Amino acid sequence: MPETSRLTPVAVMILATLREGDMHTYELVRLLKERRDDRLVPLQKGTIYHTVARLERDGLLAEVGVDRDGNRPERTTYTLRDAGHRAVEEWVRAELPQIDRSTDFRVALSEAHNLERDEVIDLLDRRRALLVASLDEHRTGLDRAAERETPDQFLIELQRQAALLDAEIAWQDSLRARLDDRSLAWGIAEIPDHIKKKHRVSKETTP
Amino acid sequence: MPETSRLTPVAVMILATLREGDMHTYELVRLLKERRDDRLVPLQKGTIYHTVARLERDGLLAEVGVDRDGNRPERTTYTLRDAGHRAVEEWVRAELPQIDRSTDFRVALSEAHNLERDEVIDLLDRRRALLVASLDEHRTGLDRAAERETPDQFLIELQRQAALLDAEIAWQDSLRARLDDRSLAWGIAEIPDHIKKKHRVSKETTP
DNA sequence: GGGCGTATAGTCCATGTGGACTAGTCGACA
DNA sequence: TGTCGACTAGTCCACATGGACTATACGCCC
Repeated sequence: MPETSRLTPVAVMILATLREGDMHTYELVRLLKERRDDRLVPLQKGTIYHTVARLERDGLLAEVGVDRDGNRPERTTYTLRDAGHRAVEEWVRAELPQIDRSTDFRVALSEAHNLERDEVIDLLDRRRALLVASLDEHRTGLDRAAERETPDQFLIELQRQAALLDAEIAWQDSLRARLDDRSLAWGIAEIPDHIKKKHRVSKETTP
Repeated sequence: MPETSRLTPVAVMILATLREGDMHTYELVRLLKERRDDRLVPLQKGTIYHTVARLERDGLLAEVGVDRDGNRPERTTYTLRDAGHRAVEEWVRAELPQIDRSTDFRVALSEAHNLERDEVIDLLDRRRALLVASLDEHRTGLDRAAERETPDQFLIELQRQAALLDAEIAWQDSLRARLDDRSLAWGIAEIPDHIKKKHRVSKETTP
């Protein structure tokens, strides 16, 4: 809990998934892949096992027993501790207003519903300022390059980045508007059952 | 040269920079940071030293002597070998048509001028197909979510990704047009001196 | 001319990641 | 009934990264 040296995106996804209920690691792996969460971050089994071990060592989650399904190998089930809950929220708070690590931002956005609407608006506003500043820098960079008659082929990536920054600002503004006028639903309570954890292990072995 | 287990973006940037002339590692570090190439990838000194060592071990670059500036510490100068040249080109060829690793793509785009214009057009066309396919997947994903009445707050990241994919396709189309009608300069020969390596070490110590 | 900060040039270790490997089990098919 | 492939559950090692640390030298201010 005390300054857990910055969580990785994988760690956050694991913690967030455990909010839906206790699980063993293999189920985590299956669930995350099935939901195509590897769209955000490459999810390798090795990484997930390691990360779970680290999270336990750091007290963000705890073992809640070992069960066994038929004659399959044993598996250790984990539960999210309070510190884990808080860690997710703090992480989102830290990553949402930031523009440098794009995958971190995407994960933070996916988990933004863990914070209150107004706080998210505030964090996104801060991010917007950074986006605008960055776009400005890119544009002055391009202007200076034009003065020096730098050939185009060395500016392509810069131009692309400027275009994408522009699109991102536009998109974020539309999101902000929907958050603001309440046309976008919010909160963690309203999750319909059928989109929650699918393929929950059908039979529980412990009584 | 034999399947150098996938170069990292940092490695490619180092190799590409060495095309401009032999350098010692510290100069690489300085030059890359001065050019703000850490805009693409975080560039840490440790990483760069390690990477140079690996590249030498793998035969992509070679030591060309140790020099010394006044009483400063010795420094080892490296030169790009043929295999290194080829490796950059092959890497760009592999990463340019791809959509999963976005920083790899950005680096590939920055170094695209190492390939011929027509080949780049071809690679980008292949990438476009993937972008369209991905956008489609995102849209059907959103449609299915709408049918199931999944609350908005769980779709934000998906919506953003769709918006950005759209912007990216538009941008890439404009690039393709400029490549096609030759309104965009191309080739590696046309680099004006003043945008090449700045702050070259003023005095060479070896005769 | 003594001291302080910054530049030079690099090493080293803790941490993270990914792919290969192990090893048993279940279902299906021939 | 044997075996072939896919699933379950996990371990292990090589590699990559980043930050802290070292150590000397130069410039500059007072």
